[in-house]
Amino acid sequence: MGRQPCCDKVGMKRGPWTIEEDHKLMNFILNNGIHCWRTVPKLAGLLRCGKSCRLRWINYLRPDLKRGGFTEMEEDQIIELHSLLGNRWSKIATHFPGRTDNEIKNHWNTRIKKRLKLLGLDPMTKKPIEQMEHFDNGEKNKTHLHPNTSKGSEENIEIKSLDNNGIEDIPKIEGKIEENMVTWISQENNTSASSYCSSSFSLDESSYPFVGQCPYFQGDSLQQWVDNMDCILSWDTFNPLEDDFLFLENKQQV
DNA sequence: AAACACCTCAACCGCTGTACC
DNA sequence: AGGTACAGCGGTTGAGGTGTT
Repeated sequence: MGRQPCCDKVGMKRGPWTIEEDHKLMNFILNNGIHCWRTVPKLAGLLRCGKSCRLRWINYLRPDLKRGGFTEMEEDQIIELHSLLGNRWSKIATHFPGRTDNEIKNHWNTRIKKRLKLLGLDPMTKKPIEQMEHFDNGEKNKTHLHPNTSKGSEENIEIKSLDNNGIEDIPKIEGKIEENMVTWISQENNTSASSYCSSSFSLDESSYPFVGQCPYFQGDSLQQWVDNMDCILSWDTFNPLEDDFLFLENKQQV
């Protein structure tokens, strides 16, 4: 009945990935694409579970990943999207091609939260902290503001989908919520807050199941990726990958 | 130089919705 | 139809790095 188990965890390696493992995984995916994560470790010769391979690929090895810190503009976008979407990091990540949900989540938890606190804003509600304390003293129930959780935000706020704005799943917040944040961001960047919600965002560019169909491998992008990876990985041990790049370049020419 | 505190982020865990048998 | 695996997600952890005393 049902499917075969993803992996028996017995004998599976855990913890940080070695360069050799990265090489094996990248080598395999570049040559074969991703069809089924369960079979990837076995076929790639890795003692990892498919889940671990998927995570490593998505968060670290994927060729279209953008490296380096977040710009202030990106941070502002994250803040605003978070005010609309809550902790739905994967949804937020779709607005940042080349960034992972994990990366955005980490950045939020380590940097942006602090930045907001320094500005006297509650990271979850974006309301001034003094005002939040006021709510805590008994006026909580008079407002639709709430301690924001990934689920709570949708339970407690009256929301509905935007009409024909080009983006699915961004809820329209009814009422005053986020007013302060929108004002603050607009002032800081001299931009209209709604511009972040325009249809100019590219969606769903983060997943390309088959490398051959990946637009990031076209033109200069492959070289950019190689340059990026150069800074991170020890390419002395990666000589066999040169064959893969030739393979990809040949594939583009076909 | 050593000890401690704090920070960052890669990786894991557990849950959920969906697909498969 | 129901049980199970898979893929994906968000929350959390902890090792390693950096700053401070």
